[in-house]
Amino acid sequence: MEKSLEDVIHNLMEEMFIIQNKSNEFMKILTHDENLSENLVLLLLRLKLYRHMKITEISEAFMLTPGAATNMCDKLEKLDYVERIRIKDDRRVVRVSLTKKGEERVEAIFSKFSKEKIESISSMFMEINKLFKKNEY
Amino acid sequence: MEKSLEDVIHNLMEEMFIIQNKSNEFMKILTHDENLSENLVLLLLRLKLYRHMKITEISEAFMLTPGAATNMCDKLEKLDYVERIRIKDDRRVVRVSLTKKGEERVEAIFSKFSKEKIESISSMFMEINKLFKKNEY
DNA sequence: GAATTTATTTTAATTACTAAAATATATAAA
DNA sequence: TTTATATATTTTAGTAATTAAAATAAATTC
Repeated sequence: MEKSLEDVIHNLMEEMFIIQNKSNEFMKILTHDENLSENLVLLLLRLKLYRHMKITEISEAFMLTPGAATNMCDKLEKLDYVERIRIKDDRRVVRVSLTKKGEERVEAIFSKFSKEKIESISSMFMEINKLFKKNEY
Repeated sequence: MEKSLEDVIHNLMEEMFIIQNKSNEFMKILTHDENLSENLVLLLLRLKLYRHMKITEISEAFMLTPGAATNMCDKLEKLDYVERIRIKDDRRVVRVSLTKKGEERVEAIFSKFSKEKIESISSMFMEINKLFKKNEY
């Protein structure tokens, strides 16, 4: 039986909002008790993962203007969680990376999960990404 | 071979950010060319799906204070996309719902996707939610 | 070496958000 | 009933996040 356009849109939204709720729930656990905004926590994690990022990369990852990215880094720099290094090959570029204190903060953020929990969430995310790869919008 | 805690955290973040990127990409397509913030678009869609929402429900869905939810509704009301109705059983509660113009706007938002595209994205989202159900954080 | 491009920062203004007080209705207890 | 307490939303005033555009500075091109 053929579904109407109305129905398929309805289905899409239904599934989309379940995902949004689940995603909010996860972010709430991850950033819970952290006195940092969600984006600042995510920036710390990205810096942990990628080792260093340019301001433009940060602004793209968070869909913000470079000015806003500079501002986020200022805040984390004030807390001594990140440092800026002008790269010698091209001194226009800043390389933002975690300090020792920043690394420790990232560890603390994940300490609310057991290793087993992290592994199971991680493999679920992997499955999700397999689906993304198969389906491209 | 046993993976270190460092490694499993690394894996989790890696997969998490791919999901975040994909999600950003989708939201960009969805809200592209719309002169409304991402959250205002998502609120229109939620109202389309649920028919009506209370202010407290909106604030929970978007993880905002009730004051912020009131403000979002004010903006959409000014555009004549939503209306507020005090429910008669309990006049403290407002029921926010789409106007005819709001319904049309939601249709317009989805007109950037073909029916087939919507169906395929929808079934991918369904698969993702099956994974969520199996895995609970 | 002058003009153009690229990367980041700064500035000023706007927008989004929060916390807390105010308003209004509902419920419960005396 | 009155009074107190609880619930739902709105208002207010202040703060935080964000943008657009100008400023700075280094790199590239012509």
